[in-house]
Amino acid sequence: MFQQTYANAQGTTNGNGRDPRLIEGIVSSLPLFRDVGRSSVVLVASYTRIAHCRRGEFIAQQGERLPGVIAIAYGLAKLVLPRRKGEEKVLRFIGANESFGEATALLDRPCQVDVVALADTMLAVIPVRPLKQLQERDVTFANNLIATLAGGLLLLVAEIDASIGRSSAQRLAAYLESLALPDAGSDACAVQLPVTKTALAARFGITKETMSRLLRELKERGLIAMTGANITILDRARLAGIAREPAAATTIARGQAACI
Amino acid sequence: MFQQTYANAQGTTNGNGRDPRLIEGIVSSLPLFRDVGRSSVVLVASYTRIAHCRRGEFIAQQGERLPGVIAIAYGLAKLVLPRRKGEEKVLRFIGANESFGEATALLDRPCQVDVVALADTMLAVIPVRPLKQLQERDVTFANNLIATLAGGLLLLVAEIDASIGRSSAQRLAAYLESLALPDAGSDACAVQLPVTKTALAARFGITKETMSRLLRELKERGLIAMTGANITILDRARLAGIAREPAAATTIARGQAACI
DNA sequence: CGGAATGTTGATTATATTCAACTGTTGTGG
DNA sequence: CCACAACAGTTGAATATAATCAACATTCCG
Repeated sequence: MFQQTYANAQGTTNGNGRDPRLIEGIVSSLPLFRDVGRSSVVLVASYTRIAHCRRGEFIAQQGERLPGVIAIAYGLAKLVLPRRKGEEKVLRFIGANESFGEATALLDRPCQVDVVALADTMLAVIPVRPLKQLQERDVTFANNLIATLAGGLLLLVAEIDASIGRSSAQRLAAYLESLALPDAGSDACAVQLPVTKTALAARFGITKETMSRLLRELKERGLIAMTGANITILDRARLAGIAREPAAATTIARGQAACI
Repeated sequence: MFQQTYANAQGTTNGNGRDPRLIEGIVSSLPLFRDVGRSSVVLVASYTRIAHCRRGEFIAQQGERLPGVIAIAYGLAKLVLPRRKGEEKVLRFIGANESFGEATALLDRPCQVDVVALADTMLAVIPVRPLKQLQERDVTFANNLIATLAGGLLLLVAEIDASIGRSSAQRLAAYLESLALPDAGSDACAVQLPVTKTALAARFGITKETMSRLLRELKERGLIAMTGANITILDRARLAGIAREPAAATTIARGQAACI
């Protein structure tokens, strides 16, 4: 499955693809290992292997068993639910210092998603066995594991909420608005999409055609400017307005509610 | 939020709503406490309280903090994502010996869903504090907790997969077919819906009108018989066929692929 | 440069919602 | 026990949303 041989042929690691310090660095940077003692990290790292995938390659496929939790050292990948011919729904994008497969690997169940590299990517494959042992021996790690799983649950529920509770126009508006967050001003603000528009469309569960039309409409209404991949947010307030325009009814009636 | 005073007024429990043996029985029946030692159960039970909800009452509301994990001793409830005026998406139905709120309570985050009793229901409210302590002291419990969270993740991903990858007709067909499972025969088989058609519609993310039309079509095509709430599955094979009719394409085309 | 991937646009169609009216069922209080 | 209200379900017509099909433009790379 993974490019272990390919990894071994790389000049960036030593002869057998196992550079302990590199692997320990990758492992210890994961949220799962936050505040976990060095000895635990070293132990787990001693079992993990590095692999490389080039842009477009599959990191994992729906239906197969994962050998363990897979972490990304650098690069970018997408977790997708495949659909018919060319269609897909992106569940998550994951980048450096993120991991996937915790639930699947721990329960030893077939992987539910395809994982595809969107750029040249370096992976660390952390076998389940040492993770399960660590979970029983290291309270901090167990806490991290639980927090990761619980957080994932909340994210997925929010995902379902958004994908049925709001129109695609609303989801897109909310997303664009969130990209502008860094600078608090309500002035024009150039943002750049982290992935292609087609991939983003899949992220929102729509087609690239629909995405194109939605963006054009936002442009025509003066909320954004766009030339090619370059997007500028012109009216952040109105954009945020669209994001919750129709709906609100129950949310308002209920009091302050959350902010997602 | 919970009807503790109401619970205390019930004749079924003792004066202050705390019957230790009853509570221990409820707690120990939960998947979370499977194989957990009696002393742990007793400890946690000593912190938990019983509450009652009548049909239609809210057990929890979106946006509020849950006091802990909530378990159902008897009765039935639905976890719903509220939408505008009357609309809702049911995430799960939960019945006796099931619980909810693990992720929300452990992370101390606002509840994402409304929880509504569909029948008179008895609840056990298990505060977070003792659960967190137990998670650090009892490996079996920690394992159960992790398994519960991980399982919930997989279910939600499957849920998203179904709700975007298949049409509502497919989801309904798959559901009806699953109801017939008990007897393996392909003959006519009477099934009964566990909840109202309206509630089921919300479970599938469609309106009751659409549900009605879909069922009518299945009836007209001779796949089921239906008079009121009484449904009989007439052609299970064809029903299963509808459930996966269009799709499959990429799954086949994908063959071995992978990244080696 | 040339080809593949990405993005755009229009026309048409599928799917399910919304609105509205109406029927059947159930549970409750007079 | 019946009347009545509340809920559950059905049906049709009009509508909204986004997918699909098809053609073309643009950008990115090797």
